[in-house]
Amino acid sequence: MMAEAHLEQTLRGAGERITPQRRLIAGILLDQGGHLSADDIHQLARREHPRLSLATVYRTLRWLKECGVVRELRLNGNKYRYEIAREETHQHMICLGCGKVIEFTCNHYPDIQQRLDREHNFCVTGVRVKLLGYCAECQARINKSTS
Amino acid sequence: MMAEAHLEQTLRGAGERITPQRRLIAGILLDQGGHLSADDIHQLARREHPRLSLATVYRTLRWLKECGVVRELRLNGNKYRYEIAREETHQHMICLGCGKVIEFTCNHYPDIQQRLDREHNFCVTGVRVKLLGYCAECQARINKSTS
DNA sequence: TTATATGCAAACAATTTGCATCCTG
DNA sequence: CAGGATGCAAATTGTTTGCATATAA
Repeated sequence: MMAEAHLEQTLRGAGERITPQRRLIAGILLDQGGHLSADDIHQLARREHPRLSLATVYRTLRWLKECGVVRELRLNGNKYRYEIAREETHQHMICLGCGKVIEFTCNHYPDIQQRLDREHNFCVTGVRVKLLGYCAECQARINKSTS
Repeated sequence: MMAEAHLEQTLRGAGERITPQRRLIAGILLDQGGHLSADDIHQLARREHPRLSLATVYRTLRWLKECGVVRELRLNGNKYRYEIAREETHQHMICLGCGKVIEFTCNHYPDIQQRLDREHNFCVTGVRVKLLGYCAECQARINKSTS
């Protein structure tokens, strides 16, 4: 849980420049939590800073990614989604019925990582697991409509 | 291992129409094996059928996907990649240095699937695991250049 | 003061669509 | 023959870039 002020400190310490736009975008990611698209962020940010451009949102997201603060994901559909980079242990399930994203944790990676290193000499730095399927509500809905 | 003729039979049996274009595209996926982009397929197919349009490639890929014959993946970069849908147990490692894709198998999914069903009532129908990291050659190259 | 970030508009890349024509079943 | 598939060009979508201006350090 990295607070807003703390994050700013860290970035500043690394010699990065802080602008109101950057602060705003990072703030949105920090308190909205997961899985926002660039456009979502743009909408939200405009409420506070109406002239903020989408280009700046993209540039800021790239910068945050390069600083290791956010992670860029493709969950479903065509667009990138962004989330604050916590540990690598949480992963995503995506409902094919309604698009809902549920997070879960996966503990098998130390094993797999070792095995891959041994077998292919591949050094794993990141893990992305995506499970596709149907959430409880969509299962119910589907069963109802086909019965 | 689904042979070309067998695949055609199956699709035909399901009431799908077979055209030379569809046959050609499916054939390319079957014998080239994994991870082609729409554009790759278009290039290859044009050798045999120069007037084939990219739009038809996309339409055919969508159709094959809906028939469950191909799987659409995002490995790295910006474009979809397509592969014949085999069992769900093989997954991808992607080298961040050179973009190489290595396949591996992952046996943990029955467990995880059960757990998710129990905990969230989520019914898993597909699994996508992507490991990011560095292959043996890239590790060597990086070590050399930074020493 | 100086390098860097921003806003705007235009450029790009990947994919999709409209429509007239062609072809499979 | 009729409905669905194709080719072509134009449209859309998501993201990036060039450039003049504004701003953080």
